[in-house]
Amino acid sequence: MIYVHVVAERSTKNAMGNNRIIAHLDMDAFFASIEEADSPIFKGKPIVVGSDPHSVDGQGKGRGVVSTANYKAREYGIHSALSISVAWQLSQKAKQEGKEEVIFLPVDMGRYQQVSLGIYGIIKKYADIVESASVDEFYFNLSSEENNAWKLAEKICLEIKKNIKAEYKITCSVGLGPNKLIAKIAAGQKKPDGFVIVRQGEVEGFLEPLSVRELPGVGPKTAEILGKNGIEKIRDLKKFSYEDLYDLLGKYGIELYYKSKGIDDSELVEDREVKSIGEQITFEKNTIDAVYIGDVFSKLCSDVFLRFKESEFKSFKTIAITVRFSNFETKTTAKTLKEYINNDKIFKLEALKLLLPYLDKRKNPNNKLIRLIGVKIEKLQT
DNA sequence: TCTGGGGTCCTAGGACCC
DNA sequence: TCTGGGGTCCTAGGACCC
Repeated sequence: MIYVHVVAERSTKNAMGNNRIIAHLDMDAFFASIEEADSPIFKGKPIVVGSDPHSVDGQGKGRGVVSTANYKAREYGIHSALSISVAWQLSQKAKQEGKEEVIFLPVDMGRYQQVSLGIYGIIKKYADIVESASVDEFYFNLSSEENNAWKLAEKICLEIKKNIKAEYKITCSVGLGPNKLIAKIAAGQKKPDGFVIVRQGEVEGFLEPLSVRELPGVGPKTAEILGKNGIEKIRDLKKFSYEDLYDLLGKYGIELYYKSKGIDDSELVEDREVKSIGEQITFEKNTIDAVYIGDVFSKLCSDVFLRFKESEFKSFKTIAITVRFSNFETKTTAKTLKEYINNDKIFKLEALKLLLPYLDKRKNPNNKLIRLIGVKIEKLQT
């Protein structure tokens, strides 16, 4: 309860002022839109960017998921995170019904990052502070002392939208609000090519009818806990005191208490520091072949070490590996070394020592098949 | 019907130190 | 004979995001 008291003080402060205008820009079906714009023959067709659906046997049994489906493909019931084999089946079904077959494309992250950088450049011409929240999301500051600050901000957003469309032939959705939380939720309300403005006085009315799932950070698990307590809409959430929410969800409940009222003092972060570098891979077929797993693992380590070498970091101290079994049970083992290292031989040796127990009876007594392996480094030092 | 790959942040328990 | 309490580091697991 002492903790709750301390946090409660924050709510009355609202130190960052009442005149902030924050924008959130979210690209529409980003990966798929870029592919469509880059290849005119794809125009107007259903497109899915993600894993290869045909691998293994050419029967659409490929492993993995959909990264992005364009709006045409969404009409088939295909969406992000859907398993690629199900997406493939939906495409086949549509084809039998006389509809167009889906075009499946691999993820070309280098290209998307290139476009992302270009969009950042466009926004930077209009805003002093720009935060790249991900490859397809940006926050930027449009606060000003002008009397018509909101009108000005609106005009800038429309111009940015226009410039992005002119330069890359793709659309985005923008939200304008008094803080990051409201800007982000607003941006998601009228996709694609949307623009939603929520001024200070409109915040609570805007939030109330929305599902709690719209709040960033509320995933399936949290939504279920809330649902069991009769909380479906943000309106319902607002009825609970922060003591209630703390009891229900711990520290995160306190965060939710403020979010439900549209309170968010968080600052834009221009340069987020990297905390880890890692890679993982799912095998096309589950395996317990130690030689094969060792080869793939060695390659993963090399790739991670290469990225480390190309990074701003000079050394690291913690190595962590991941093993996921065929039943999706996932184990991690980490080791923090006595000293920082920057040597690939030591790295590989230490990583291998963490993996080895899973390949024999020590940590895998029943020789369970392995689905995925991964390796990452943490405690990075510049 | 299965469930990628890149991450961040939080929690809880244990070790260890003063 | 009865074992406090604060602080930090480490590990494993889990929720969440794009």
